[in-house]
This record gives sequence, C-alpha cells and structure tokens, in this order.
Amino acid sequence: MNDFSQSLPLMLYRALDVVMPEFRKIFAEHGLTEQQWRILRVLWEEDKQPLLIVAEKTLLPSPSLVGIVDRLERDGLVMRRRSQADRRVVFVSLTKAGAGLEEAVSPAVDAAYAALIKRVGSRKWHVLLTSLNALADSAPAGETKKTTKVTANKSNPGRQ
Amino acid sequence: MNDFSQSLPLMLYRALDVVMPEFRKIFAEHGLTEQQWRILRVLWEEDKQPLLIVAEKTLLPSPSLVGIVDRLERDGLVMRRRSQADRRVVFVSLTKAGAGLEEAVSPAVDAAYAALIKRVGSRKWHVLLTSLNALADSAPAGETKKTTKVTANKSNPGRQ
DNA sequence: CGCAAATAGTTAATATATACATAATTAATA
DNA sequence: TATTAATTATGTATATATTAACTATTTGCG
Repeated sequence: MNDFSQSLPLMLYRALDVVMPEFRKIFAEHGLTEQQWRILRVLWEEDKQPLLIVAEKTLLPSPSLVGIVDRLERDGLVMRRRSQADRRVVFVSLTKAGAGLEEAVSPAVDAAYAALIKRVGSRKWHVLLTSLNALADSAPAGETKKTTKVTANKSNPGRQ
Repeated sequence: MNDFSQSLPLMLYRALDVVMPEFRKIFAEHGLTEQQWRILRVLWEEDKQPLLIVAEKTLLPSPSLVGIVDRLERDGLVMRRRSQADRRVVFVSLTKAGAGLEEAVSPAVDAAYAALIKRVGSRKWHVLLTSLNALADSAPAGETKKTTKVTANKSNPGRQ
C-alpha cells in the first residue's frame, strides 16, 4: 500500500545500517563484537551487576546473554559469580583485563560518536533523539520487553 | 561517559523493540518470519525481481537472503529462475500460494501500522520519519549498505 | 581478441536473535 | 506448612547477521 521503503521499521533498520558499521569496525579492532562491547560498556559504568540487569541495560535478550557472557568469560574479560543472598542471581563482573580494555576502546568510540553528532548536526540530532524517546514512551501497556516477563498488568521495557 | 541508555544506537534498538513484536506476532500467525515477510512484501509490490534488488529493498544482506529465499522456496511461496539475458542474475518470483498470502496478511499488518501511527500521533510520527531520513542522508560517501559493494576508495559497508 | 576487474549469487564459520522449554530457587497464599 | 506462582538463569531448535572467500559470468579496455 504505502511506500515500504519509507516505513518506520525500514527507516530504523536503515538508520542502524548507517550508524553501526563504523562502531563495529572499532569494536572489531579490539576483538569485540557489538554485543560484547555493550556488556562491557555497562560494566565499565558499574561493575558487578546481575545478569538480568545487564540484559535490561544492554537490550540483549537473556538467552543471548548466556552465550555472549560465556564468550566474554572464555576470553578472560568478565567473570560470573552467584549471589549468596539470592542464589538464583548471577553477578557479572570485570576481570582486570576487561576493566583495562576501557581506555583502549572508549576514546575511539567516543570520537566516532562525536563525529556522528557533528555530521548530522546538533539540532537535527536532538530532534531525532527526542522523537525516538517519544516513540519508546508510546509503548502500549504490556507491550515491551523480551527480557522482562509480562504477567498481570504492567508495562515493560523493550529489547533489540 | 554519556548516558549509554540514551545513545542513538540504543534508542534505535529500543524503538525496534517497541514496534516490531506486534508485527512479528502477525507474521508468525501466518507462519512467516519478519525477513520472509519483507521479501514477500517487496514481491507483492512488484513480482519477479533480481535477488540483488530484493536485497536492497529489504535491507537484507545477500548471504542471509540465500537462506531466507531457500526456505520460502521450500515452503512453496516463491521460486527462483535464472535470467537468460545475464546468467549471473537470479530472479525471485511469487508462486500462486505466495501471491495469495498477501490478502491474508496485509490487512492485519496495515491495521497495526495505522494503529501505531495513531498511537504516536501524526505530528510526532512525521517528525520522526523526517529525522530518520536526515540521518540516513548523512551517510558519508561510500558508507552504506552491505548489499552494495564499495570498491574504489575504502571504508566498509554494513548492515542491519 | 584476450584478460584483468567487476558483478551476482553462493558457501562457510562464527555469533546472535527468536521462541520455547526447563531447572533451581524464592515469594505468595490457602 | 504444603502448594502454587513467579523469577532468574540456562538449554534447545531454527532463523539471521556478519565477514570473508569462492564460483560463474560479464564487462572494460589495451
């Protein structure tokens, strides 16, 4: 009916296609995938967090998180530790290597991000983020996350 | 450094999380995945197109397209046929079943899409799409798709 | 004409996504 | 307290994404 190429989903995918390759290139130069970086990014901000929280902050679905954290652990960047208070909870924390990676990766990522904002223009950038926030806030009750189970009423966040 | 959750990539992923589940649910009710639907959507608009064109219109990377079309073919919804003019080219076209699926799926999809626009608000919707277009247009030279090969200069493509 | 370079499609290897299902544990309630 | 429900993490099967490389054709040009 309408113009498929101008549909919201397609435009969102296209936006990611425009934005992400440059970042993924930086990640790859440090042996990281995008998802691995997201997890580290969250841990650099606050170390030792429950998997569920990490899933929410990174927008990564729990089942995916298992494998991604497995590989990060295999590469010696993070480690798991079960909570004593609530033995269902598993904390993820940085190893020394994982923590040290921040200053190696972040500068390039920050620079690329700043360059992107500059390229798009500060005004348009702000409008875009505001619009995306409005869309996210328009989520109907009970329509959101994959990492959060929907039970009674409520609403919930969302994931990638 | 900045607020990770408010970064553009995260906001784009979040937007997709908000928007797509409802559509995927509709697709699933008809035994389709999102990517399969995208291909059918393009073929419903214009039947019999080269794989490369379908890749561009759907934003699906060529390597992925191979498997997705394989499964669509297996399910009897599309068929491949090599071009006689240029034997490198493979046309994809709808079978009778694939063509017939349109009127079964499209109404629900269109309704959901209309509801989404209404939910967000026509004005905000327009601003959002305009912003996304601006972002897409900001792509630096040679920096775009994975389905489109970049030869001369360098940089590298990317995709969803 | 002859061949290097470009194109279209595909294959391969690894990492994720998606949707379900299950185990372990804790919270809630009759 | 005995059950039942809910939560957290993980396992499983299938579908895609990502990147690199490979095959078959075709094109550009000396």
